[in-house]
Order: sequence, then C-alpha cells, then structure tokens
Amino acid sequence: MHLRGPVASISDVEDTPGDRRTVTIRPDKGRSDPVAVDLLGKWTETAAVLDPGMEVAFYDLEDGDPWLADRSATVVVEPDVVVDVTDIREWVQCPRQYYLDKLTGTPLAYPVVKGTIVHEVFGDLLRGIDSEAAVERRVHEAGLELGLLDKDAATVRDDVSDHARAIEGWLAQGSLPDGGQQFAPAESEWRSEITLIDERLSIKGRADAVRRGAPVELKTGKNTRREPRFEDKIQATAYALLLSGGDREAAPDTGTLLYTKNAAVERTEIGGDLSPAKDFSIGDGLMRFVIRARNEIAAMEAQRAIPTGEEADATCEYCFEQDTCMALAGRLDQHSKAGAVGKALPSAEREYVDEFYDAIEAERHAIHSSFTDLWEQSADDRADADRALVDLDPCGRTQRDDGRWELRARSTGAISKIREGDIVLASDGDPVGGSAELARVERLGGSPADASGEDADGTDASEDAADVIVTTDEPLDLCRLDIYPSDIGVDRMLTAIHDAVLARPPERKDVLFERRAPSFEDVDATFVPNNDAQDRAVRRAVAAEDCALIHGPPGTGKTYTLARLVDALVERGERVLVSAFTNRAVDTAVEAIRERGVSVVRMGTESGVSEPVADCRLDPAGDPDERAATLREADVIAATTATCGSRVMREQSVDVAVIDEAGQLTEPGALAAIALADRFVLVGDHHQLPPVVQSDPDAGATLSRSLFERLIDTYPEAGVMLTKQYRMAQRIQAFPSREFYDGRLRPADGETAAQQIADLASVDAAALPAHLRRRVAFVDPDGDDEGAVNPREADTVEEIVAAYRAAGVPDESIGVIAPYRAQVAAIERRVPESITVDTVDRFQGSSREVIVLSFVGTGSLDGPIFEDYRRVNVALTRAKKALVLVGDREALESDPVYARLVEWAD
DNA sequence: TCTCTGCCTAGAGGA
Repeated sequence: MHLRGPVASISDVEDTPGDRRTVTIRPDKGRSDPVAVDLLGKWTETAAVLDPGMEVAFYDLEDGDPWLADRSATVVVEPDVVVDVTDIREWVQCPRQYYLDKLTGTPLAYPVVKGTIVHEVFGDLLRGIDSEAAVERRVHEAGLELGLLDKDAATVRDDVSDHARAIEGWLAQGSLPDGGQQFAPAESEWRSEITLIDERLSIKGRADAVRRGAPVELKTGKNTRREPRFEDKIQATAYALLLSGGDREAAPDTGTLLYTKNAAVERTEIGGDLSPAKDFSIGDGLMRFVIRARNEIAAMEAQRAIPTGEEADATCEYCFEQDTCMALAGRLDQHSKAGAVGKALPSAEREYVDEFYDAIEAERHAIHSSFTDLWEQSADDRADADRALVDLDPCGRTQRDDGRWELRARSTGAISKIREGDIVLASDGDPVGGSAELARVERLGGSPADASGEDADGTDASEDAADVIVTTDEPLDLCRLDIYPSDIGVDRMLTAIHDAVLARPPERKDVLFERRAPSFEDVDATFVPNNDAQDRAVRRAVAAEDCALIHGPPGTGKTYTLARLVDALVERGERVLVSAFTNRAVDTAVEAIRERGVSVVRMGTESGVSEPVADCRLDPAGDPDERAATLREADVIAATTATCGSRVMREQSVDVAVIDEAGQLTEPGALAAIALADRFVLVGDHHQLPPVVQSDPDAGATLSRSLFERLIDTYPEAGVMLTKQYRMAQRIQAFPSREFYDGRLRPADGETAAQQIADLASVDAAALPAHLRRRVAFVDPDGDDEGAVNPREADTVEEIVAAYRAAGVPDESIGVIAPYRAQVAAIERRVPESITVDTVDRFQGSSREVIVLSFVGTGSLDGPIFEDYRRVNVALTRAKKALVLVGDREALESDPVYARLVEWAD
C-alpha cells in the first residue's frame, strides 16, 4: 500500500518511545480524513525530522490500523524536492559542510581540476579511446584552469597518466579470467557516465560507470585506509538505488570504489597490491541510510533551516572546512559545532543575507518543481508546455572520434523552448523509467536539406535527413528530448551573496547597505561633445569612487555611451569587466567597444557567444601559460553575470565592473559581477522588463526588484538619465515618454522626430490604406481570444503585414510583437518567414521601422502580462516610423493606462 | 494567467 499527503501530526507511541512513532497525514491533497501510519525502527529517525504541513510519501506499507512502515517500507519526505547524490554524500560527512559548499562554491584548486580530468579520461578509456590520446586531449582542454593554477601541461599529463595506468591495470585484471587479453570494453558489460533520476525516492545523480549493473565510483584522492570511506560507499549505494528504480530488492548487491591514487603510491613505494579497487557489499541497511539522509536534507530545505554540524558525528579538527565554517558562523552569528570566530556582521547585513538566502532557495524549489513534471506530466502535456520535443523518429547514430555518440532524428516540426547548445535529457521516449542520457543539442530545426548538405565530418546524412542532432556519452534511440532543469543559476546567486557580502570588508559595502552615499572625484573632461546627457553620464561614471548609474530609456544611445565609457576607463589604465545577464546583451556591448578599437577578451561557452565576436572568445583549451596570460593581461573582460560566478572568473579582479541591462538583473545576479570589482557602473532602465523570477510573487518579490532600481531610488544623484532618443518618431515617442518617463524623453533631432513610413526609399505610400500611412494607428478587429490566441487578430495582423509589403516595405523592416508565445506561433503561420514575430520579452533590445502589436485579450484585461506596464513600454518603443496597435477597444478601455493608450493611438 | 535567460550536467578533492 502507498500513501502520500501533508503531515497533520507526529506523536510518540506511549509504550515504546523511540521505537515507534505515529504520523498522521491527509492524503488526497489534504482533503480527506487523516490516516495514521506507525513508523518503526530506523524510520522513527525520519519521523523526527518531520513537521506538520510537510509532504510525505509512504511506499509498501503493511496492512493494519494504523498502517505500518517497517523495514520493508520506504518513507520519502517532501517528494517534490529532488536531491543530488553528491549532496547526500556531503551531508553524511557533515550537514554543515553541505551548507558551506552551497554558499562558498568550489574554489579553483589543482586536486579538483586534476580529479575532473582523470574522470574524463576514465570515461574515454571505457569508450575504447587510447589512453595516451585521451590524457593529451583532456589536459589540453583544461588549459585555462591549469594555467591559472600555474601548472604546465607536461607535469599534469604525467600526473594524470599515473591515474590512467592504475585504471587500465585494473580494467585489464578484470578481463583476465575471461580471455587473458588486453582490456576491451564489452558493450553490454560497461556503461560510462549515466544520468539517473528516480521518481520514487526523488534523488538524482550521475554515476561514473556501471559494470554488469553495479556502480563503479572513481576516486582520485588519497585513502590511506584499507576500507573504502563511508561517504564514498554512501555515494555508490545511492547510485545502486537509482539503478534499480528505487526497488531495494532489485538493487545490485555490490559496489566498487576505485582509489587510483593509492595504486600509484603503492606501486612506487611498496610494489604491493596493484588493484586500486575496493568492492563492498550493498545491504538493505545501507540503502535505507541513504534514503534517511535524503529525507533529512529535504526536511531541512523545507524548513529553510541552517545546519549546525551537531547533527553529525564528524570531528571538526580534522575538517578542511573548519576555518570557513567558523568564520561564517562568526559573521552570521550562527551556532556551529566547530565554534565561531570574528565579529558578527551588522544586523542589517545579516537580515539581507537571510532574506536573499530564503528567496534564492524558494527559487531553487520552483526550479525543482519543474523536475517533478518529468514524471507527473504526460509527454503530450510537456510538449504542449514547450518543455519537450516528443515523437521524434530516430534515424541514425554514429560514434565520433572522441568516443561520444551523435544521435539523429526527424522531428514533427513542433515548437519548444529547447535550442541549439542546450543540455537536455535525451531518451527513448521515457525519460525516467526508460533509457535516458544527458545530451547536447548540436542541431535543431532548419530544413533537412541543410542538415544533409554540410556535414563537415563527411558523414553521409542524406539517407537520414535528420533535423535533430544531439551528442551523448552512450547511444540510445532518440525519441524524445526534455528540458533538463538546472539550478546552476541559483547556485551562483548564492555564491555571489557570499563573495559580495560575507567575504568583503565593511567599508566596501557601505553604499550597498545605504550607510553612505556614493562619492565622486572631480573629472574635467569632455567625452561626448554633441550629447550633453551622454557626456555627463560618462563623466559621472569615470569619476565614481563607488558606483554610478546610467539610466538609458529606449533608443537613447545606451550602448554607445557604455562603449565610450569603457574606452575612457581603459585610457585611464583601468581594468574593466563588462557584464550583462544575457549573452546577446554582452555581445552587443562587445561589438560597440571593439568598434572603438579597444580589444576585449570574451568569456563564455562556444554556443553562447555570437558569431561576430567569436574571434575574441577565450577558448579554455590550449597551452596553460598562454591561456592564463591572455586572461590575466586583458584590459577588458566580457562575460555574462552567470559566468562571472564561475570558478575561473571568481579568481579574477578588476577595477570597474560595467553592467548593462541592469534592470533585468536580480540583486544577487548583479553582485556576481560587482564582487570582482572595486567600483561598478550599472546601465539600464527600470521601466523596461524586470528580472525573470520563477518562484511565486510572494517569495519572488525580493529577487524581482533589481539593484539598479533600488540604488536609483536611494541615490538619484548618482545617476544620469539619457534623454535624447535616436529611434522613434515624435508621435510614437509621445505616449511612452509621458506615461513612463515624466515627459523627459525627446527626439535627438528634427529628422528623428519627423520620420515616417513614406521616407523609406522603396515605399509607395499612396499604395497604403490611409490609417497605415500614419505613425501610430489603432485597429480593432473585433475578435475573440481563445486563451492565449486570438485568431481574428492574427488574421488582421496578416492583412496589415501584407499591406506594408505590397507598398514596398522590406521584410526586415517589419516586426510583429505579441504577448503570448501561442499568438506568436499563430501569426508566424500567417506571415512569411522573413518577418520577425516574437514575444515582448524577446524583442527587448531591438527595433524595426514598422511594428505591429497584437494585444490578444478581449472582454476584460485580466492576465498578469498586462499588469506590468514595463512590458507595454518595451513593446511600444520598438517602432521607428510606424506603430500599429491591434486589440479589443472595449477591453483596453477598461484600464486607465490602456484607455489613454487607445486615445493616443486612435 | 503568462512572460523566460543563464550555466554543459553533476561532481571533481583536500588529511
């Protein structure tokens, strides 16, 4: 019998305290009567971490009243929280270490980098790659990190080769009894690097390797004892559980831990035991221990509690994290088993850390809930929500030279959020129960003809004509792709809070905590002769001793001003970091900076960096010394804020961080860049789109307000607003200027102000209907919305676009904006592919001569998308010469702001 | 009721 529901109460059973606890839950989402379950034996430890209101799931209960959870049952606390295997491992070492690791992240350290390389080589060996070639390539790929650690390639290759030999020796030993030949990985026997998710236990992880169904875990550190380390056994046991789909009876009964450093040491020093492998048996008790540890983590996350370390039996004096642990306890005035050192932060700072910690964890929870969609939603629902591509038709696979597999399939042409370069879960159709692999999307969409024509490696793709291509470590039938939620973004927000608040001296945080207004030195220079506001903005930013704020409404030359500023800073000998939330924004800034003759080192992934600036991207592969020197000596480094939180970037320091599109950044997001710099300049517009936050509005409120907005409210004198706009005709600009910018926005010159559609050389204005000749028009097609789609409006948009095209407006000058993706898709089906149709959010940052805006909503305007005036502002300010609003008059007039909008446009 | 970008993913080790 299985039961699930929120906990109503927990109580000891009187006769047998400690041995038995009664937990009552309300199944059926809490609507039905409470049901009692008695937890026996070790499960009482899980009962001890429960609080009323927490969700709990029971599997395989014994019949009775109350139901009995004995040793054959399984208890899962907060099943919606998906816990990582490595988190369980750390928690078992010390619960506080789990917390410290979340907050401080992993620093750039040689043993970690080497460990990663050895693991990659291990995978290569299992895939049949030659050892020497694998070592050579993997060390080459880690060039930048090794260089920053002052390691040279030859030394590292020797180091890694020692481990590789130990692995090969063991692999050869394992195959001796069978045939006595050199090791050759048999397909059915071995699998490398498997991604595992279990819906029952809500645990996920990635096993190094699986041999004959049993987990093999590689450890490159030292283990001087005869026995495997307990936490290593826990890790391998967790993988054993995942391999059996949470069914403990079916789980493999042994696991193998491969301590490669031991083998190297033993061979040279004592020449003894050549086998680095230690097998251990996986019993039911160990597996239940793993589940209880997982439950403790889930319960603590639900309570947002901070572990003290007392929960564990670990000895603090032998712990590597002791210093960090004590320092953090001191700063945050926490109790910790190791004790505390140093002075506590002022209470305002502690409250700030607490508030953001909670908000970031709520965000993590929201991301995790999309994980449980993987098994709670049907494939069709996931496809409808754009979170999966289903019904793929597998049509080929090849193993590449590097051992990885290229899988090909034909798609149904459906739309999803999955894009090229993304890491997704590829599966045979069942991502949880079936066979699934983490995959990288190499190609998506495009006509199959393209796919067949240009395969650089000479694969004959013509017979399969695939439009979906992914790469994986192991082959499978490619039938489905799912978005794989990642919490790396929240991880980096947390480390940014640590770096910017916990690890910084107090005086560097005065402005952030509003204890002192920003100060400025005297700078007497002219930077932009023909634009007074831009000139003042650059001067203010150059003069800033703490921070400056540049407020740039649409079309006001924000990017130019930013580039001019970076140029001026470099001229003064400063080292500058240029950052923004999106790759697109970073690349736009980089292009403008390079146009001024300033060279930039762009950090980021190959798929993230756009083509025009790809030549200045720092490829991490290469000679360590040379790679590190390029980064260390760069005057200007450009990276997204997420990359600023990477372990390579956290090692860098700069004089000034210049952050673009700052209105779109959460406060911790901005801190990731600010933490690397002495001073910072935020460039943005808080009247355009705010940060994207997934948690619900209550929990997300803390993250929804950008640092830019907070500082511009607190220190208006630190900001300069750019007021001359070079984009819109005066008629178009009038409403947004009045409504959102206190009427301060004005056209840069008469030509900008007076521009109209007839100015375009190719246009015959006489061919246009009268209302489309105007700069602003309103059309009410009298349609009906069906949720997020309004077909009549889509038809009207089609007619308007056709009219402009017929009059000679080039396709690339026309843009169509709709609030919902569904409406975007409906319009896309009606207009030529060469016309850009997109959501407001995706249109931010660009503009067109003509913009057609479809509002969709009819009747009344309820829908949060319309509540945010910032979204409307963005939509209205994309047009240069003509703006056509298509919407339901009655609905729009029900809201005062929209009523004024209609009046203006009509 | 809906908008949605980052980050290769997790896990790499230190006595």
